[in-house]
Amino acid sequence: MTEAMAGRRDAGAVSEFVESFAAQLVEAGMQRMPARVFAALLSSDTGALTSAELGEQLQISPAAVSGAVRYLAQQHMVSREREPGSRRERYRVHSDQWYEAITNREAVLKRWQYALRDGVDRLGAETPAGRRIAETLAFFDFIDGEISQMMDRWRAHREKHFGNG
Amino acid sequence: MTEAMAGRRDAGAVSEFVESFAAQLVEAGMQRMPARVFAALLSSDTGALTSAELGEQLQISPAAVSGAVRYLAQQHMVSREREPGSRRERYRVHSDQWYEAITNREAVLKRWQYALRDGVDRLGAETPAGRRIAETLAFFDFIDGEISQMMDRWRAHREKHFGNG
DNA sequence: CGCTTCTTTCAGAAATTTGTGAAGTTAAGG
DNA sequence: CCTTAACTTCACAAATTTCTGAAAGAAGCG
Repeated sequence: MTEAMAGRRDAGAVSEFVESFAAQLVEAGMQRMPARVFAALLSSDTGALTSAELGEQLQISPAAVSGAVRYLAQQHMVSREREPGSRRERYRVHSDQWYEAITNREAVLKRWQYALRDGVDRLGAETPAGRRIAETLAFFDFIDGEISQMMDRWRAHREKHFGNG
Repeated sequence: MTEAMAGRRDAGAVSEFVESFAAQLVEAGMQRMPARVFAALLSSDTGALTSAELGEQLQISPAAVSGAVRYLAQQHMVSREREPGSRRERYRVHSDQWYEAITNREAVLKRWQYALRDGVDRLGAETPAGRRIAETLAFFDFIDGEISQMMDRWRAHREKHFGNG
């Protein structure tokens, strides 16, 4: 690392990572702006950026930042901070908060389970279709329990390897 | 259950389940037509329908069926069958095949891991951002291993409760 | 209270996605 | 081979989504 680079960040390298990781998130179904904003926060030095910084770095309007951040906050993937006595907001990824959120398909899972249970009732538990749907439901019930155990194991694993970082 | 209903399926009840479950899949990011086709197959008596039957039941064009089925086959959520000596194709959900597919975010996971690894390299493993991204990567590496173990447990659980159905 | 700074909301232009009809392709069966 | 039944591809119209500039809304600070 040259002296000129020390303590400095290569804006080009950051941007390339931001765009390529965001592209993967988009491919997996996330909207474009939330994906870019999230990737930008993830690759920021402090893990937190202001609206203006995000707009500048990603070349998007304040409106776009606002929409993206609202979405991410709803999904519990970032949190909003406000330095006391300032109008300026800061958006932050907590190292641990966001992958809790990613496995927190809980809301999705719950709705699927509800819809499937309803299907079993409608079609009749003793019909072929009813049985097929009941098995699908059993799968999601199973998954539901497993995921929370998995996250417990991850927390232990993480603490061991990364400390309470 | 009245005599008239015995052995018969209430088309209205089926349709209501199809549309409501499909809506949940759409909300979770799946495209509309694949979601409807999939829900229709899931709630069919035999677990398999022809293109014409799907078009009729869902009121969609052959082109729409074709597109939806191509997508579902790529995702390994349905398989195509052809009765020998017929031009007519049949699309089937195998009870076990498709939830294997649903947890098979493997392709997605792999791409995320690749993008994150690249990010650590670009930003530097010893920078704050690099460390944050490395931890995220560690999470996905962990998840990757856990999911296959979870599916092993599911198969055991399933066999116990449903037999080899 | 009013000025200033930041964020949010909103209407609309632009881009993208979706589903169709119609033409094209494949393969069975005479 | 030719016909015909079935599936696929393609261009386009319609619907939806996305992002912006502009206006409106909040909140610190004098």
